[in-house]
Amino acid sequence: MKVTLEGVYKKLYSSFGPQDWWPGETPFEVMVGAILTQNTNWQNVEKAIANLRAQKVLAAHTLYKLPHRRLASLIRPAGYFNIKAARLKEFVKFFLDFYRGNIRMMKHAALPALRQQLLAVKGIGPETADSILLYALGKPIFVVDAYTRRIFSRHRYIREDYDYHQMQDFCMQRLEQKVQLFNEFHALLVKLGKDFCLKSKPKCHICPLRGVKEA
DNA sequence: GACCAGGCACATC
DNA sequence: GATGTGCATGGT
Repeated sequence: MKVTLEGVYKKLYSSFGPQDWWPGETPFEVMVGAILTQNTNWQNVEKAIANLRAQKVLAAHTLYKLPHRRLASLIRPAGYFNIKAARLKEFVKFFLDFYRGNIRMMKHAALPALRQQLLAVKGIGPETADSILLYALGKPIFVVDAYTRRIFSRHRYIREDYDYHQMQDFCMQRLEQKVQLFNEFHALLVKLGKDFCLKSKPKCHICPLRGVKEA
């Protein structure tokens, strides 16, 4: 039996239910979280964000004025704190310069151009840009990550050597262009990756996608 | 102690 | 243009 990517999605949704992503209270917090979570466990990111909130610096202007040493020390639990402090500053500078720190103005920008702008910011690559677009700004774009590659290649939906945009095209060409679908699908893939499709010791024998084939 | 986590930029060949 | 490396904390 052939199953579409939509079928894969439905299987995951029926197995795990809604994931209620992104775990952030405001669009700005989501954007900050997208940078902090680069190659890092979300639990550690939460600690960093809690520090920023406790110090009342979780706002564009405040964050931008914060000395590097202080910002780095607050986000320390998220790892790579020196690099991430610099990346946060780069992003916030862009946000202030191009959109006056105004989320609504940023949401108003057209998707392809905005994506290019984000990718031009040092420290923002494809996944971080797409996470910001989808989860902070509600733009219809599919977020690819390490879990997506691992899951899709192990299940033979894609070739292992696909790059980011090949994977993204693969997914977007096979799905309705809906924000809620892209939102939930990515979150479900992370859930599956964490619970079953581990890098070592994968629990393939009890994976909900076992036997589900992509056409 | 080893391995891993919701990447990215940069150096080197 | 492919491949390797540095960045760093905290949980399992």
